[in-house]
Amino acid sequence: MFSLHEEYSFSAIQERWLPVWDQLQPFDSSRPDDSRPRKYVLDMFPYPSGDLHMGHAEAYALGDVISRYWIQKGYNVLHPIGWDAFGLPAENAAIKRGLDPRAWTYENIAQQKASMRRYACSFDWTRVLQTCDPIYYRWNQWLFLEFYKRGLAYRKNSNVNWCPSCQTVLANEQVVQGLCERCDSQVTKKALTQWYFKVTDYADRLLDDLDKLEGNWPAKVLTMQRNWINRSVGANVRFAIADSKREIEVFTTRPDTLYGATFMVVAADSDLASELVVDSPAHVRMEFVSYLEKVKQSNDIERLATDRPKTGVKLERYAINPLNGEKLPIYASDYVLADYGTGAIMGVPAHDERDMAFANALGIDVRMVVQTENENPEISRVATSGDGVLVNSGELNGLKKEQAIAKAIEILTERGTGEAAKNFRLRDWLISRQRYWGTPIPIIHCPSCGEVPVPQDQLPVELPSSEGLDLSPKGTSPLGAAADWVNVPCPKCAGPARRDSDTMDTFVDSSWYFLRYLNPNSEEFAFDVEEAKKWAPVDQYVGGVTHAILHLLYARFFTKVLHDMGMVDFDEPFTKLLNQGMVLMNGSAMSKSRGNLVRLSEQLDEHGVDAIRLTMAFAGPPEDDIDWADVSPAASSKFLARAWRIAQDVASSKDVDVTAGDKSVRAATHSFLKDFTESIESFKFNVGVAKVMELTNVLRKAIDSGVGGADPAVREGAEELAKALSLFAPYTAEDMWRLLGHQPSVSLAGLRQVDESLLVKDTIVAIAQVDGKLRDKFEVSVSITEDELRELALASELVRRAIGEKELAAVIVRAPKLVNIATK
RNA sequence: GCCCCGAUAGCCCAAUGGCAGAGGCAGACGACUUAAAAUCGUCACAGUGUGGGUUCGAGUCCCACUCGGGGCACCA
Repeated sequence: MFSLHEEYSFSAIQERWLPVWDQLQPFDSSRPDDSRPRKYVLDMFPYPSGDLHMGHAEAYALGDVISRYWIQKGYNVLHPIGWDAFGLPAENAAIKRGLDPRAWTYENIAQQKASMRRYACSFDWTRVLQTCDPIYYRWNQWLFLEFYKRGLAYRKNSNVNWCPSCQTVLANEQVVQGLCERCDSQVTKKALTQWYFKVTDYADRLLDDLDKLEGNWPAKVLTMQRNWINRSVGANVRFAIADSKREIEVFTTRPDTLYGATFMVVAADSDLASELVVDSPAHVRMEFVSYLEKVKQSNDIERLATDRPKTGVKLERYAINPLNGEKLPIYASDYVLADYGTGAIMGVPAHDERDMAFANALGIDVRMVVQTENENPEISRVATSGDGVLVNSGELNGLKKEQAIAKAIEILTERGTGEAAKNFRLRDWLISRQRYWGTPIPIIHCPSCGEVPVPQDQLPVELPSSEGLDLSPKGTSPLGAAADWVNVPCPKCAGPARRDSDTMDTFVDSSWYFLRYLNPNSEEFAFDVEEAKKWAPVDQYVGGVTHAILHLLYARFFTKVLHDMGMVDFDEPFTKLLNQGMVLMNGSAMSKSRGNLVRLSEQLDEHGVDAIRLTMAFAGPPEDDIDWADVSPAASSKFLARAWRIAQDVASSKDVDVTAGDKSVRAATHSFLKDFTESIESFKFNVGVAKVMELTNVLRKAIDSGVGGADPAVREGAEELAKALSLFAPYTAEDMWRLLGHQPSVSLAGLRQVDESLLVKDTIVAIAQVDGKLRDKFEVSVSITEDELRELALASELVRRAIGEKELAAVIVRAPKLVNIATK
């Protein structure tokens, strides 16, 4: 038996179109004669840790909706992809299996790339990059040296975060709740000399420029960035120490309360504390040592508990208040952090909750200096922080908080004992890593010349082969053992010298990759400044909220530096940001150990690429998590077949004049185009899919029990249906396009212009309410006057019955839609 | 502890302050079929977490609370 109709088969369709697209390359954005306006849509590039998983499938499905939408709107869309290919996981996996991290990485990339092609992402395959390629990371090195030249890359010794399991240092941003972000080990401190990028130089701009992104980035991300940078404005104040030449400098946001200081606190684990205690009485020294021991033993988890009782040791040393000459006892405590501000504070218990808790715990006096509406803290022993009038404060008396702060700073400045100051929670970015699989730091250490940058003509400093190197973590970089590689003559004096053997944090790679896509293979420059003018900044960035702080902050920092270097003319890299949610299974993140892992490859085999992509888009708002248990790829597949059959049932030729088609079907198509466009532009992809389904239902009905498949309006509807569907289900849409008699590719066909005249209606259903409740409806002309509509409503039997005996209070008329009759 | 987001039908989710339902899943029924599947069609189901308030009119705005999710948390 032969059927005139083909059956819908996702596998046949996939096989049919993949090779055709490979040949057509519809998403090549670099054709020189392309006159379309440009748009840059970027998906966060993946880490090649294995094949693609459900999370990738969601992210790339959603990014593709946006990219394909703008292509359908007539833009030349740059939508590139690459691999964030350096980093610990590859190295760890390689160690575990005794493989070369390089081979392992490139194998995974090949696998992911094949999967992406099958997944039909609209990537521009002419612009692929991999950060582990020397042609890429040589520009990391070039940028490092540019930063170095400008004093933005420097080396210092300090107590750094150390992961004993990964055996490497971590940036502040990689320590989450005292644990290593990567492996959840308890992070410890270690004194090491390390390379830093001077992010703090840009702290103000990184904070202030967030305002520019308001409305275009998720509010949540902006808040997280603001919290992270956390600027506080106040003053540095220097206190002399009695019987000493040394002084204590503190940072305070409330210099106005200086007269209320009744004690000083230095961080117990600071150098200052140890110095001060030297001249303390012997029993204090012993008490301090045991206290310090306890502090050092307590881990970060304990320290982070805010409801912990305050403790401390009175050092029996005294500081002199620079305003009133008062002697203030100095304490050592762990509630003051050694690495924030100056590691010391002035204690003003009357107006600081924490200082009050400390004063209460150790029985210290309280002195009110700001009179507020609240009870006097000297009596209540509860700190007040509101505005008020200064009292007990000499020359500051009578001033309000803000004036007093200004005045206090003025006095301190005059006397040379202080000045206005700012502090940030944000620290400089520690970029050295004691691991193999990363970008070598292009510095040579010479015993006589010191730090010497590797000369430009010797870049890139390529990673040596991992063969023969022990990659297992041992606290120092494996590169140090590569004798042939590490021992080099000094570029300055030609004497024996050694390469810096650390590698860069991989966040360096991802801080500027969006610019490298413009010329991913260039040997001459990091990126072409002219191309950057054309394409950058990124119009739309798509990725997970997991990178809300780290990656986005660093990329913003790099962009500002590049701006100052004159290489780009913008100072924010990502104009708009969309954070997609995660894919869960039965309420929790998928994992093998939890036994709720859903394999992407199995889903694709079972339901096809289009059904999975459609399911991702239809599941809900993109920023929400998708619980795979709640969605139905089988239903998506069923719908795709239904849409596909519409194309098959179109019986008119492709040259037919669609304007001759049925008006109501045409109206449905054009109102669909309008709604669909709005939905996609506001990221309501789930609503967009619903609209596509709605149009499909209309067309089905028109074919089966309406105007029939030969009506030109049905063709028009089916064509727009195929184009719209191509955002979610490119294979099915392409095949529909074929059934409709067109040449590929439907993705370039372009959505039809909305014909507004088709949307104008002659009549509308008006509703009549009594006290806000619906009582009657009637079909009226859209041009009905208020008076006519009021009469109509008041004449309605149903309305009259609802009013009953009640007296009318008001009649609200919103012609032509609504009448509301309010009764008394 | 502070801040933000959410709560609509059995489920996932829609709804410029104006008819609570666009779409889907699951369900019931019908057509087609010898039958079933597939397909096509029809239908039912909630008054919007709780309590107040504003308004002619509140799912939508305001206040308080409950629950869920997220962020921050001794940063001086």
